[in-house]
Parts: sequence; structure tokens; C-alpha cells
Amino acid sequence: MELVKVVGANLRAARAERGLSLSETARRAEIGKGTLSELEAGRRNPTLETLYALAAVLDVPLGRLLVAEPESAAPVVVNRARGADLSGQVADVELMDRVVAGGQRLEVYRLHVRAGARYVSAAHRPRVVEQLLVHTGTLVTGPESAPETLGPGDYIRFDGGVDHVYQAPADDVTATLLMRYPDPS
Amino acid sequence: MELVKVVGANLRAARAERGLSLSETARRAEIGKGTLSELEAGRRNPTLETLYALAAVLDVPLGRLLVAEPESAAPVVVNRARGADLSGQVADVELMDRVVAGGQRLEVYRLHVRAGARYVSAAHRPRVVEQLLVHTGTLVTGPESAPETLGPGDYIRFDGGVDHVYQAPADDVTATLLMRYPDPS
DNA sequence: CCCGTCCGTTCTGTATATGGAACGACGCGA
DNA sequence: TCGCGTCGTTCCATATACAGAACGGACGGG
Repeated sequence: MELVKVVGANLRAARAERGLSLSETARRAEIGKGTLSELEAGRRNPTLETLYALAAVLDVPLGRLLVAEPESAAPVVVNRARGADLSGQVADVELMDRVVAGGQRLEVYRLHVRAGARYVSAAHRPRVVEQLLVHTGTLVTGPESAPETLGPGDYIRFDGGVDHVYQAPADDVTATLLMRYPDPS
Repeated sequence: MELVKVVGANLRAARAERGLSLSETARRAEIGKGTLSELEAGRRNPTLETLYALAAVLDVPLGRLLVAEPESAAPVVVNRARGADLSGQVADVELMDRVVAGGQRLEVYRLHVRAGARYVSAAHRPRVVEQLLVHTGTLVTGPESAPETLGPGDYIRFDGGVDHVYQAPADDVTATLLMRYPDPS
């Protein structure tokens, strides 16, 4: 599918998800509703600023409007590790794998921190090691006293035994979080 | 920084990285060079198609042109696990962590598969479990006889004991790869 | 029934993003 | 030194993305 059609479909889908009317969306984004109508129909080649205004109103990362939605995610999942879902306002945490072996435990999480969110995690027991692999967005994380700024591809390891913070100052952040516990409990 | 400036800066940086001249880039993208000149200067509000043509020529995921580059990634890395780098033409694989415990071994890799690449991995020893967490792009992976298509957020687990394939038909793919070996060797 | 309101599409005049021409600056070989 | 190619910028005519008006249809209250 050509790009303008993809963007149009994504816009319409995002708008439907939020239950907004076309007119209301256009009003909030301060664009003409004719513009939005033709955009969603895939009949116009939007300007960066138009896209940005819509992304903001629809609360969708700009980049997401530009890629074709994998038509269906569920059926391709071969062996999905459904785990604890600690989702909240600021972040989604989903347990993907857990390995208990040799007197220690390792958990792999998929982490999604929403744009603008800040979350402080109280200290875990000592000798818990946290590791983060940032994939998209900019994440400020680490011990609360000395957090670091990470971009895509960056990696951090720190002691979970002190208070630590997760903060996404700009964009949504996706990352992989590994927690290593010294005991198998 | 306003968005058009960000995009302009990203375009200029991407072009510089590839050592292309402005004129040559414009020619390849089939856009006017005046257009590109003013775009890079942050003086124009580009059209989706213009951006797309440039992203293709510069071989940058479209979304990446739209976000401000974290001004410097290196110094924020607190404790980078520098491991074996199996980088090649089609994919980069970087070992981020290794846990040997309880008679088994677990390795965490950051995986980057380039757009268009296809890579077939010969069967490992039996009982090796591979797990993949896709973060960006669309990845076709799994046993060579029956690969699956994964999008961002999708997860797959399969037996590494048979031939399996990694393929990025459209965009660059970033993912986390976990390899679990039954013995600590 | 008959307004009034809201919906999404189509239409229209204007603003502006576009490709390409023109330009001056620079480097290089003859 | 001169000519020639390429560079990046500025300028121009044209195409088109824009905002908003006009429109017909759906719905609901009086």
C-alpha cells in the first residue's frame, strides 16, 4: 500500500480508537476538516506540521502513523509468555520470560514508558541487578540520585537496591528490562 | 527546537554520515535541490512524500528523521557489556549479558537486522531455546520450514535445534534475542 | 413535521511546497 | 590564467496542501 494510504488508515484507526469525530479532531488539531477528511481517505500528501498536529491530538508517536500496522499481531505469536501485567498510567510492564536456576532468578520484561511519565521505584532487596536496553525514545533512568540519559541502543546496568527512577521526558520509550535476583524465591 | 529544524538537522546529519552532497542526494531522491537546501536549513515544512523519498535515499527509517537525536549517546553508558560482535552485512548481533547458573546458560543479545536482509542460521544443538522480542520493524523469523511474521511488540519462542531464518523484508529491525542453552559450556 | 445540530464530503480561494533555472563560489586540470 | 564541473543558495512559475464555506444526510426534540 502506498504511503499516503497507510497514513490515512492509521489516522482513521487512531481516531476511531479514541472515539473522536472527524470534525472534533480537526478542531482540536487546528486543521481544516476537509484536510483531515481527504487525508484519511489517502487522497492527500500531508505536510509535516499537519501530521505533527494530528499525532499530538491523537496521542500517537509521530513515527507510528507512518508504518503499516501489522495487520494482525495475535496469530503470529507462537508461544506467548503471558505474565504479570503491572500496567499503569505511566508505564506498561509485561513479563516475557522467567528463568529460575542455580539459586538465582532472572526475569525479562518488555517495558513501555509513556511520553512525559516519571516513575520512581523504591529500592528492592540488595543485590538485585537491573539492566535496561533502550530501543526507542529517550529514557532517563538509574539511581534517583544520579540518573542517566539513554537513547536508542543504549544500555545501562545498576543496582536495584536503591531508589531508582524511570522517566521519559520526550517520546514514548520501549525497552527491555532484565531483573536478576540473587535468590529463587 | 521546532520540528522543521529537527528534521532539517537530522537530514543534514544523515547526509553527512553517508558523505553525499546535497545535489547528489536531491538527484537520487528525485526532488529539487532547492527543496533540499531549504529543508536542511529548517525553512520549509516538508511533505510526507518528500520525507519518504529522502529517508529511502539516505537509508534511514522515516521515523528517525522526526525525533531529535539525543545529543550524545556514548557518555551516558554506565556499564556497557562489550561482548562478541558478530556484525556482518545483514545483521548486527551484540552480546549484552550472559548468565551461567544451575547447569544452564542464558545470553541476551541486541539484534539489528538490516532492511531487506535474509539470514539462515543452521541448527544449534538440541534443546537450545531461542526467544525474540521485536521492537521496531517487521521481522520474519522462526523455523525455516514455517517462519512467522512479527511486528513491533511481538514475541516468539522456538527451538534453535532446527534451521531457522531471520528476515527483514521491509524496514530495519531491532530486537532482543535470548538464547538459552541447556549446559553451561 | 420541522428545525437545529452535528456529521463527513466536496468545493474554492489562498498560501506555500515543489522542481528547476540562475547564480556566485570553489577546486582542479590544461 | 582560463575553462569546466560541482557545490549550495536564491529565485521563479506551477502544482497542490491548506482553512473554511457550502452541502446533503442522519438524528433528536419540540
